[in-house]
Amino acid sequence: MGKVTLADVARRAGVSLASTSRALNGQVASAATVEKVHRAAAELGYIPDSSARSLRTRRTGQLAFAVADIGNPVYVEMMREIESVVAAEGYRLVVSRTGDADATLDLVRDLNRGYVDGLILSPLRVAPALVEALEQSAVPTVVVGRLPEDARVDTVMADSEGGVALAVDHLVRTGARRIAFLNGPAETTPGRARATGFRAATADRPEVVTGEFHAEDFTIDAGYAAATQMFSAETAEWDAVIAVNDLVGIGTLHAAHESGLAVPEDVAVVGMDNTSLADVCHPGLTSVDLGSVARGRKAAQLLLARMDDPALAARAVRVPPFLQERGSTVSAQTSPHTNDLAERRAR
Amino acid sequence: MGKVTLADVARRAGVSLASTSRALNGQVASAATVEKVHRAAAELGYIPDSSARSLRTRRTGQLAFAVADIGNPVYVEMMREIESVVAAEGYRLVVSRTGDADATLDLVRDLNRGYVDGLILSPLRVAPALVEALEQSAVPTVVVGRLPEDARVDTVMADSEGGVALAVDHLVRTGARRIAFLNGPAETTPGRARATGFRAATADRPEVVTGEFHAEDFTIDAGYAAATQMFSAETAEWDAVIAVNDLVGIGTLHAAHESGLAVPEDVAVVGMDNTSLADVCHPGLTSVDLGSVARGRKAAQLLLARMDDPALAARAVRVPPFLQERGSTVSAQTSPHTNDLAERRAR
DNA sequence: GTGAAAGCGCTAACAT
DNA sequence: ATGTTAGCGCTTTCAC
Repeated sequence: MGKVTLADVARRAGVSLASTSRALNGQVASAATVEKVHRAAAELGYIPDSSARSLRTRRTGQLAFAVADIGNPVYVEMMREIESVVAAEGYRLVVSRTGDADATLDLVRDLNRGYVDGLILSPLRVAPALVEALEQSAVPTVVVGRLPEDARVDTVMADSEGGVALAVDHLVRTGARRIAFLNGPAETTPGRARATGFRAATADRPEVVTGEFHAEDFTIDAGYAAATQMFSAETAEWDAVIAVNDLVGIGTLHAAHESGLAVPEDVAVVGMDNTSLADVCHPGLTSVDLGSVARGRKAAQLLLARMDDPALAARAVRVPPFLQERGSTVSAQTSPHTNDLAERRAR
Repeated sequence: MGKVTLADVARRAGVSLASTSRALNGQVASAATVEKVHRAAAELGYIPDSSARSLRTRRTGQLAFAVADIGNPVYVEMMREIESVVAAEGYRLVVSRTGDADATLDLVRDLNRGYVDGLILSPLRVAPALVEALEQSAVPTVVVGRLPEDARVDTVMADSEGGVALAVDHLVRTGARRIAFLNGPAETTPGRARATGFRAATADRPEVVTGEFHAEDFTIDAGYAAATQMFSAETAEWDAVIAVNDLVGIGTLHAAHESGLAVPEDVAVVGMDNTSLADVCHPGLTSVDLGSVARGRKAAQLLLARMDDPALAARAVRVPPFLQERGSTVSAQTSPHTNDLAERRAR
C-alpha cells in the first residue's frame, strides 16, 4: 500500500476532494459528510502531508530557537520552556546554532526559505546588519537579548544592570569592599551590559575598590583560567568576585579552591543566570537569577502574538532579576552590618 | 515586492524554468546558462522555497531527536553531537518530547506526515506497540537504547551491564563490601538494564552484600529523597552507592552530606553517564561514562546511512563504557588492596 | 453545503 | 544542453 492521500479518502467517502478537505479541517460541511469522511479517513489510516499543506497555506507549524551554544544550561532551560509553550499551540521546535555573526545573518536570511513560521533568537553579538535583516525579514522574530533602542523588533530582555546591582548590594552589605567583576568576552551584548551594570552599581560607592577581568569565553574552563590568573596576581586581593555567568562562576570556585582561598570566607563568589548548576556545585553558588525561564516563556508568547497579528508594534519586555543566595557568599542575616569580612580583614 | 520565485529568475535569465532549476541545483547545464541564472538569482535575491521543494522531492532536510526530558544533561550532550553531525550534512534538527508511552506512539505515527526525513529516538519505555510502529514506519529511525533482540530497527546501545560492572569492580577493589544500587523507575529500559547489570556483577561475589533501592524519577530531587531514606534506615549501612545516573548520584551526594556521612570515607558514590555535572559537584562524582556523545554521533551516522540506503539490514551498535574516577570514590591507587574502608570498618 | 478547477513553487520525465 | 509539461498533495476560490 502506497501513501494514502486526500483523494483516496474522497473517493472512499464518495464526496469531492474539496468537501473532504473541509470536513477534515472543520470547515462548513453537513454532518453526514463529516461523518462519512472521518470514517473513510480512519479506515484508510489517512495522515495529511505536511509539505503539501505548507505549500498551500504558507505555514509550517514550526518555530526555530537559535542560540550560540545549546550546551549552556541557561539556554537549555529557556528552550524547555519555549518548547512547552509552543508545543501547547501545536508547534514543533527547530534548534539552530547561531555560530559567528555571519552564520547568524545567514540563519536569518535562510528564514525566507519558509521552513519555520517564526524565530526566537538569542544572539551574543548584534551587528547593525543583523538588526536590519531582522527588520526586513518577513518571518516574525523575537530577540532574547538587547537590541538598539529604535530597532523595530520584539525583544525580551533581562535586567542585567539591575541584576549586577543586586549582587553588588549583597556583597557590600555583607562586608566586601574589594570587588572584582569577571566578565566574558567584552564585545558581546551580555558582556557589555553586565560590565555597564557593574560600573553603575559601584560608581556611587567610593568605599568600594573595583577591578574588571575577562574570561575568553562564557565557559567553566575559561572562567577557571581567568580566575586563576586573577587570584595569583600580586597587585590585589579581592573580597568578592562577580562572575558574568554561572559557568564562569563555577570556574572561579574551582580556581579559588586550588589557590587555597576559602569561599566565602576568603573570597565570596556570585554567578549570574541561577542555573541548576549553581545548586550542584560546592559551595552552592549565589547567583543572580535573570529569569531565563520567564524570558523563554515571554519570548514564546510574544512570538505567538506577533504571528497572530504581524501589524503589532514592536514590544520590549523586561524580566526582573532577583538574587538567589547560596553558600558562596556570606549570609546577610548572620552578618548584618558589622560583618565577618570586615572583622577578618581588621585582624 | 512579493516573493521571488523560480519563474521570476527564469524570466530574468531568459531561459526555461527547467534550465533554471537545473542550473541552480548543479545539474547538467551549460556554463553560459549557469552564469546567467546565477546572476539573475542574485539580482533578484531569489531564495528557494522549502515547502515547494519538499513537496516535490519528498525530502525535508530535517531530522527529529526525541527524548523524554531534554533537561537531563546527558540528552543535551547527545543532542549537541547529533546536531553537529547532521548539520554538517545540511540537516536541521527538530526536538521533541516523548512524554508517556502513548505520546511516543503518536510521535512515531506523526512521522508519516513527512515533516522530517528521519528520527533519532531515545525512549525510556519500550512497548511492543512501539517496536511495531517503528518497524512499520516509512521514516528511517534509529533508537538510542535497547530494543527486543529481533526488532528490525537500527539501535545504538550503551553497555549498561558492563558499565555497572566497572563500578562494582572499582568499589570492591577499593574496599567496599556493602554496595547499594539506587535505581530509578524499574520498569524503564535503562532502569532494568542497569539493575540487571548490578545483579550480574555482584552475583559471583559472595563477599559483597547488596541492596536495591528506587528513586521515583531520574532526577536530583528524586535521588535525594530516596537516598535520604536509604541512609536513615536502621537495617543496613552501605559502604557505597551506585546511582542509576548522575542526577540521582548528585541527589545521593546531597543526602549523604545532610546525613552526616563523609564521601567517600563513610560512603562512596558512583554515578552513571559522566555528564558535565559530575565534574561540577563536590566531591567530584566518579561516574560510568556510557558514551553519550559517541552514541549521539553513532546514531546520527547510522541514520544518515540508512536514509542513504533504506534496504540496509538493521544494525545494532554498542558503545563501550569506561569509568571516570573522581573524588566520590576512594582512589584505587592510594588504597591498592589493603584498603581504607576495610581498615576503618575494622577499628 | 457541495463540486470543479486552479494553483501554491518546485523538480523530473520526456522529448527535442 | 534545453524546453515543455505534468504533477507532488493540499486548500481555496468560485459557481452552483
